[in-house]
Amino acid sequence: MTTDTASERRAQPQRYDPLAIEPKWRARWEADDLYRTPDDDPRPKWYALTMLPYTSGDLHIGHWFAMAPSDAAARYKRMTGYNVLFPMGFDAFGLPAENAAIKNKTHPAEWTAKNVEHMRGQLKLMGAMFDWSREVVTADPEFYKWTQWWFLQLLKHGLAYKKKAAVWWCPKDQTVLANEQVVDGKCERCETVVAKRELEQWFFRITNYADELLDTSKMQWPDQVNLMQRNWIGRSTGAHLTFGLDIPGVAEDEITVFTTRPDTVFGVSFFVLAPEHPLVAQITTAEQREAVRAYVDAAGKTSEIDRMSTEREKTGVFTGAYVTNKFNGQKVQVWIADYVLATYGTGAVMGVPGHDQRDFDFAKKFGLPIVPVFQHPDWDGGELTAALPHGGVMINSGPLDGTPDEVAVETAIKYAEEKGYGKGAVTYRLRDWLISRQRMWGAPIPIIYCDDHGAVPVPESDLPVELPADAEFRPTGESPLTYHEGFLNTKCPTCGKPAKRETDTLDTFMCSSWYQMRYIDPHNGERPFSRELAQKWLPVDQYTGGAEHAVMHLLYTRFFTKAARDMGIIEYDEPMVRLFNQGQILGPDGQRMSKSRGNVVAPDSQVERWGTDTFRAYLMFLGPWEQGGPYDASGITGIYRWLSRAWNAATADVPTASQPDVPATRELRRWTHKTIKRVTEDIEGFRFNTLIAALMEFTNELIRIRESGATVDADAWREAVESLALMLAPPCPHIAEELWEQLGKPYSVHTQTWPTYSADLARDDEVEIAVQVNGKVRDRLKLPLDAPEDTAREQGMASTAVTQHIEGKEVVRVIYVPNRLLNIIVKG
RNA sequence: GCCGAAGUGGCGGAAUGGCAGACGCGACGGUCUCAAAAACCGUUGGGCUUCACGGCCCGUGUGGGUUCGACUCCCACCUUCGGCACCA
Repeated sequence: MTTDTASERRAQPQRYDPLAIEPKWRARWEADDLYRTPDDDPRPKWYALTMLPYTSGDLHIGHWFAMAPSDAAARYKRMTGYNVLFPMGFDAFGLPAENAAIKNKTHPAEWTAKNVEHMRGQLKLMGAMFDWSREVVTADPEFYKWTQWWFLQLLKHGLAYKKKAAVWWCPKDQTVLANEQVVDGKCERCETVVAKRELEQWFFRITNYADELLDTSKMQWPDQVNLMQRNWIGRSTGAHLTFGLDIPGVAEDEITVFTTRPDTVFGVSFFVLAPEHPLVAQITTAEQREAVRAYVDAAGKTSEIDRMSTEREKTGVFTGAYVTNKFNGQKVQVWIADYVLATYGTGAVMGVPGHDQRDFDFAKKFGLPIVPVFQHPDWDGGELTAALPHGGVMINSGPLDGTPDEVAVETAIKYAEEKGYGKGAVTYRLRDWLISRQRMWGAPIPIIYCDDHGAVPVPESDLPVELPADAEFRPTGESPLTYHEGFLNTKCPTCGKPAKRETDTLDTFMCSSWYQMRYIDPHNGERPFSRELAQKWLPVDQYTGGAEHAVMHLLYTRFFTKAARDMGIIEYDEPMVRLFNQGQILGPDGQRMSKSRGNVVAPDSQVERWGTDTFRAYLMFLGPWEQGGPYDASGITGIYRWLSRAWNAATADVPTASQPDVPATRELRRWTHKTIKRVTEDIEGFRFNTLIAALMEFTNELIRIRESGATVDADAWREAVESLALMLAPPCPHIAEELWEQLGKPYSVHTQTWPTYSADLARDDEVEIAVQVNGKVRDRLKLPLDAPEDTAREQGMASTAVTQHIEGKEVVRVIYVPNRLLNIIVKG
């Protein structure tokens, strides 16, 4: 834009020219620091947050889809009297940076920094009210120093521990693979068949908080997210029961199972261990050793998703060993089968084919006995074709025979406890959070291994443990930290003797579990954030982001918050009070946008062609925000036309008079107030699509009034166009600012107060109702608002269109819904 | 497979127990133009019927149910999307 063309435009009748006005206002806002959020503002605070983008390299349409409506909502809050914090940053650690490093022979830091630079520029095109002075980059040592600090706090408070856990291992590349790097059971790089391998890894005790995480009463989140988290946590009540083991040379004399059906224990006809169960190797007999080993190997190559499938035919191998069911003294065979997971319960199940479908399928396949232990009312005593559901009374259960289903579980637990065979227990599907990653591009776990002192935490004063700048990536994907001598070798903080650093890094979900806290005090060098600022800003009032994060990220950040509260770092219970999950935007072909599919629509190209405001509004207009869907650029012209019309309506001269047309003025006021009402309610409810539609209708009405030639009251017209500019401010910040200026109002539209409506002015005087006969619309009536039933009935019955259908028939009932319809029910 | 969500004109969608299709795209017809584009105006769910005004029937993934009335509530099913713990 040059000043020449700008002044020419000014002199001529002005057309909507977004490419001229948008950069102008963005530069002005930045120069004025319009979006700097002060910490000492007396207005009530509002912390609005949208999930930070991963530094993939290019800002995606999906980012705009997530952030532009979020920005509109934040702007609206600001206009309703809040001091709004709306920060932005970058999630910068992760696997793609390492892949790029291997491919381009660069350091991931270089790739990441370049992407941050580029994406920040792209984000600025959005014209959002981000306070850039608070930007955080999670791969920056200034930030990850504190991610490491969090690890140390959790360790100090007994919430971090080490244990063995399985990872995908590529035997050729000698490296750990992520789930997504395993394609059809093979390494994506070299196509070698991969298998699980056990490594010592760090965990956080999220299961300590399982019950509290089930409590969603202190937040207002969508039901489906709460439900998904509830199912993910998967609290099951039942019992731990012990089975006797008597095998020469094996130290253990029992194995414990978890079961939700201790009442079926007399129906146990076999016993199954997960192939990974630690006792498998010890109890297997010599004859079965080869078969068991082969099965364990095969199970190590199968993904958990496949193993959990109830459709897959059951497989398993007899170990040759037996356990004793203490309840009836019976000895049953011990099998291993991959439908039993080592990560759930105790990794062992009692096989009750009469009452569990998976056990039933297993017993059928391997010819194991099926003994029902409930006389279910629907069961005739014949051979079963499926496991029996709950119901009936206990049979074949010795001392417990005759116990009804309703009290069977508690009775069985009581009996087990009395006899010392087991006790009531609760188990969760949720597992402790594995945070070790055998990767370079993450925050190093601040631990030093000393021969004398074991795993010693790095002293807080030595943080950050920085990643080496000269890391060299091998094409295998092996972490360079494992062979970087300078990084590896250090001294034990306790004794000063030579020691080795932990080479694993922290899961990137750790960064995103606390980043919202860092925004409130991003430059603090002493602490992750100050207590005073935490008091002022936290928790987040409104969080928005993709539904794909409904469980993991959102559960992890809730855990962090609760742990931080218990460690005395913060004083609230939930990280985000309100949550809204927007849907995912897809390519025009309905597939996920990706370079390999060639269906990527770049937001920059849309902005260059139509301007930021048009693109923002189009994304909002596409449909319900929570749904997402394919992006089809062809409809965007409609938004551009609308903004042009809005521009024309707001800038045009309209016939006004001191003796205005009263009905036309009334109509204009009604439209203005009705629209404010609709738009206010829509933005409060994140219904951006209908918000835009309401503004379109309002714009069309303004143009209709102008072209009708009616002379309207000058104040009413001014109120209408000023309201239009104010309501455009959240979705379309640039055109709103320009129109506001052209209307002669003081800078800036974004610091104005949101318009309010009068319910009286918004109300319709007259409504049209449907008149139905037996539910079919036969006529329509114009009635005064809230007309009494008598009026409606009288006029409805008088209509010839109606009498045609009720003539000669008996009116049995009349239903009147004021302002909606009159339904006449006739018979005969 | 399990958990969560969604299916409405040619397309995106609106209406969450009360007139299905708001708003927009596209298409068709028109105005302007030498022409085209842009802009503007009109029509636009399907079928039958009427010279016309109009009228009638069908229609919200499929099948059943509740109700005076169902896109909306209930049951079963189908399809698509998100998540399933090392992609972020």
